[in-house]
Amino acid sequence: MLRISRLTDYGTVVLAQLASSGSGFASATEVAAATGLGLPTVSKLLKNLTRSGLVDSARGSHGGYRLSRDAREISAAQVIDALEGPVSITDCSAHDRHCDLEATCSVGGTWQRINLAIRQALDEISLADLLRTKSPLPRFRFASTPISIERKR
Amino acid sequence: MLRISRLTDYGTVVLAQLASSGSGFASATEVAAATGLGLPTVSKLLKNLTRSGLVDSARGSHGGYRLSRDAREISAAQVIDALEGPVSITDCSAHDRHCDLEATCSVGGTWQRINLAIRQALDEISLADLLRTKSPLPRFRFASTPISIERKR
DNA sequence: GGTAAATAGTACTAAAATAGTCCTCTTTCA
DNA sequence: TGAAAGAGGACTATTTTAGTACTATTTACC
Repeated sequence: MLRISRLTDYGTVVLAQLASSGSGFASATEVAAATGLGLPTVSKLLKNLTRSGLVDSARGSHGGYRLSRDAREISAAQVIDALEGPVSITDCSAHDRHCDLEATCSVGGTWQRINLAIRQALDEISLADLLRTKSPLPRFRFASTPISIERKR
Repeated sequence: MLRISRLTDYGTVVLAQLASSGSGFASATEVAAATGLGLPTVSKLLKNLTRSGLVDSARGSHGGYRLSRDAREISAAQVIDALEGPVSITDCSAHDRHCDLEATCSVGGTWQRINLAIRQALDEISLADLLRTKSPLPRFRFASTPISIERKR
């Protein structure tokens, strides 16, 4: 549940690779080799990320891709938005869609708020954070209970 | 992205209905009528919820379903777990599964931590909270912002 | 004891989302 | 002008999700 798609996950791997490969342009082929992902997949991801503005591209023989801004300026939420479209935890909270149950539905509003909260939390996590497995992450907090993201390993 | 399935969403609607219909048993037919959902769907949901222990059932001619415990004791995370299985935001963080990229993957650990944090946050939200659409809800806030919980009803 | 009203369990089908691949076009550099 | 690279789109297979149907079992009540 509450899963991001595999492609989005791969997307973060690709972005992480770009982040760690300096400020020059890296070709899709290079990124694929470095990450172990298939070239067609990497290529597709980079195209989408470019279109979303997270990545800059250069065509031509020495072209390639690089982050459009510092890794600290790219949030997890932005990555997800770029690769999966706008966030919404339930179907009926997406777009302006009205569901048939609106009149009797007692829980929709709350899901929307939960959604917003998760989204905001993901906005606080940068690509740089995703890379730093060891450093402390921002904490989520619900109600009065602080929730810390536990270190693993 | 980060979506719960429509059935899970419906599941909360069904549970909310049970919560608001007192302590007696309500039949699937009654719940379907009250929520506007289809009977086969409601029936399937209630069966799953019973199997997961969130709902108690009674067979026979005056049978039906009711919450197995107070609505405040049922969390959103439990509902999601019951209807969609264990939470994991990425594929590779599910079960003990090892993905091919493990060696080169730089972001997996962090996703797992994010996942855990979201899960814990959802654990703090009760079915009773889901129902309180109009009154101020516990706010899902981030980091340092103060929180107010207002209970109504 | 029979009958009606319920749930339990399982299996199946249809539809939708996802993943992955391939092909052709355009741009740029040497 | 040729090679290397991205851009864009189309297509297919797979998997997940949703919804439905059918049969068996249990219980209350007459």
